[in-house]
Amino acid sequence: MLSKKAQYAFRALSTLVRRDLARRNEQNAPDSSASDTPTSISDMVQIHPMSTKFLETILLDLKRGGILGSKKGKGGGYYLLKHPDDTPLAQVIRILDGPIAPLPCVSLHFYERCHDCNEAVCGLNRLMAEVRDANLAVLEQRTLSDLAVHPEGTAASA
Amino acid sequence: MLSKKAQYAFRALSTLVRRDLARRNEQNAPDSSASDTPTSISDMVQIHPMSTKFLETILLDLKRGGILGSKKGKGGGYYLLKHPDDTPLAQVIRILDGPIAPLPCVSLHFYERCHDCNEAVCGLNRLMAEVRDANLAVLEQRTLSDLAVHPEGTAASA
DNA sequence: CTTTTTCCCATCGGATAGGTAGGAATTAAA
DNA sequence: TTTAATTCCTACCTATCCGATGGGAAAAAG
Repeated sequence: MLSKKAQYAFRALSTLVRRDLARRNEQNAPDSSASDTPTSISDMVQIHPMSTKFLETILLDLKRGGILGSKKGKGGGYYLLKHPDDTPLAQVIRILDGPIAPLPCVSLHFYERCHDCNEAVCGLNRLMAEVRDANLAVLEQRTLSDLAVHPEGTAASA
Repeated sequence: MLSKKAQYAFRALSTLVRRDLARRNEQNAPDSSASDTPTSISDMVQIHPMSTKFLETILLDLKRGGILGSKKGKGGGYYLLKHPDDTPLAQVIRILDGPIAPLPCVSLHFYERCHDCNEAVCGLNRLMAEVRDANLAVLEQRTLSDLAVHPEGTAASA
């Protein structure tokens, strides 16, 4: 199960993504690198109500994780560092919740040796690696852009 | 990540499965319903070293969950209630760790309404349902039998 | 009636999750 | 140059859960 941190992160990110895509659309600059108009925490909280202080720690994590940039002072806030298409959901989850794999010994980014079993012969290992791959097939493919897609009118309609 | 409980459960179950399949083989009764020769906790702990007391609680969970039967007293122990092919890994995980879905609002067996979002329009919902399905594609398909398969000599060789 | 087992209940220490408090540093604008 | 708005940093707090243990009661076999 995703932690509250990860859930709140996705909510806040969805706001940033919507604004980012809208701005790119207005400016006819679909491929520019980073948004230059940051969104403040208080703005995000108004759109998706949650604890301001808690969201603060989450956004800092996302910044340290290389997903967001920030600008201090009046008019400051957070912005996406890359095009929403280029940040897979897996990256967000790893930053806030750690490993995606069901066992440390099959984790790609948080591998830890399994001293209780012989990994080459361990049946559980093999099966959990399958589960990991099934997860990653979705989470590395789907990106922040997919967060903002509305179910009706599937593709770019306007 | 799987809890220790679930990990230990799979270890203990792998012992039961191996014995169960061997017995079925010996007796030429591949389809009989339940094993009648129980395996005691102390036996299991000798094969896969772990805390006896802790394993006790795990096996009780598996019993209450409908996977194991038990026999008290001298010569007693635990045994599989069904053919190993007929218990998917998902069932074991649900008993010990609860939901498989990444969010309560997309869980099949532990559904809880999501009061912070409109489920019909929530982008995260849709994506996490995809993740859930990817998981279940493995975990409902793979069964206890797969725990006992050795990597070399893939199929029934003897 | 003794031994071996499952079964049940209570507890416990440490870690983690979720959230809060207070203030320093930075920036824009009045 | 002051003020207001913001990120940033450190520390803390509380409740819950995880992993594990202890002490027996109940059943079954010999």
